[in-house]
Amino acid sequence: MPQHNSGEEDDLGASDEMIAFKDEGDQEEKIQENAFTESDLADLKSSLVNESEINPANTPVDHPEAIRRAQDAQRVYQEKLSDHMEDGIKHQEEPMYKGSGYSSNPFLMLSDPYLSIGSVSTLSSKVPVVQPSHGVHPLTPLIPFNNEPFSHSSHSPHLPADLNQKQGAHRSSQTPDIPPFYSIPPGGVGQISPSMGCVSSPSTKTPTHPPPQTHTHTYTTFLKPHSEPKKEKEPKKPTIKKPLNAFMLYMKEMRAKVIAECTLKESAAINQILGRRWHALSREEQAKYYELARKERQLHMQLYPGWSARDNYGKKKRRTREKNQDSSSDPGSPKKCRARFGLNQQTDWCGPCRRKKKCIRYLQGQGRCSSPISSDGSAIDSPPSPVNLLQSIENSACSSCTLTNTDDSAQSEKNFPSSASEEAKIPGHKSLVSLLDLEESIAVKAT
DNA sequence: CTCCCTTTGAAGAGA
DNA sequence: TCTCTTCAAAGGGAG
Repeated sequence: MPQHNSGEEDDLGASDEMIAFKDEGDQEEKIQENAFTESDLADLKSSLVNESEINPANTPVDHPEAIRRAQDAQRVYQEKLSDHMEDGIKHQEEPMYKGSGYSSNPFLMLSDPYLSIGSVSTLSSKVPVVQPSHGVHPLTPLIPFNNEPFSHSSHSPHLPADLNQKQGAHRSSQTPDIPPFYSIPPGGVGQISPSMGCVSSPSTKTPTHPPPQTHTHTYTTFLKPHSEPKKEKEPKKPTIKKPLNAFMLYMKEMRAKVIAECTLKESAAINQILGRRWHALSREEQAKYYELARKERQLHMQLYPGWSARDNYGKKKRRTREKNQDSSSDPGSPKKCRARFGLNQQTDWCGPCRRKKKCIRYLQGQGRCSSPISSDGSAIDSPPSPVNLLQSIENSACSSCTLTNTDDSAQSEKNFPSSASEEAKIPGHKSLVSLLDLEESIAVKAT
């Protein structure tokens, strides 16, 4: 199924960060064709997320099958979840979504992705709980390859003791029964799926994504780091990660495929592609991930009742934030050109902002830049990042990746010059200067 | 070694 | 209620 303008709608609520596909050239056409408004799309997405949550009985007429499957999956999930809470072992012996639409879902979950231990932990738990920072989310392992049950579940570790503490009494009652599917090698198998055999090219070049492994192998591999040196360090409290949203789940599933198809390695570029593909997904397909994400959140809530996303604030980009705060101490001042001028005045944006890069004007100048830079912004332009180049490469060199965005660039040019420039296809993609020039010329034209 | 980049979506904070 | 910010994954690139 072709694109539903599912892409444009979210742009509404989208953040200040303009995205490439927003402006996809034929979006207007698509909108007309599908008679969708942005609000419709927003509603749609909202409904995708909520339909089973809020009103399971309210089945959209246009995707009854998808919803039915989702509901089935949810039902199964609920059953499984109960099982998990009662028996941390049993759940692993059955495919999570058997009989549901997710049975083919390539996700493979063997570990608790929510637990992140910066370095090998010295937690007192007897059971080693090494949490790979890039583990697979808890739901995915419930969908083992070939429906093959994991036979090692009974040996799976439980959650770390301090985690239990964190969760408090409420959680402690559940913790002992938490599904022990929390062990997987970093970078895990989760990204490789049997169903990804759909990848046309056998592509052997995905070194970071080893072929599917048995639970045993995986588990062993995963434990290995435990016996390694770093354990003497001060105990780091495990970080409970945020549950993955729909798009993140989609990325996890599709990343390897994109890498194989496009021979790209840079995640930033890959993510751009994935973003486009995400928008190109049909409602059913997206619904699948929204449903999964919803379950992720549910499970996460069950596992960590007291957890808040706020808990992780400051653990990642703290330095960046501090830096930004230093440079723009005035809390009231806009931090970005886009925030200050808005999308309607993109010509006033600084170059980096127009390239969706970090604003170099208001971050540094505390929003007091008296006069906007020249319309082309060239004076302060920074060279395009490699990611932009890769994007160009992707557009020009990867046929499979251009499937969903061949028309994007045209639209970008129409509706969002800066994006258009990013979408520009650079045949040789050799010269940064050329790229920059091209981008600038396009931007100027558009303005 | 650490941060950046890039994507979408969820959640929290603040106005 | 709305807007803005942060974080979730990923891994090459840059400093």
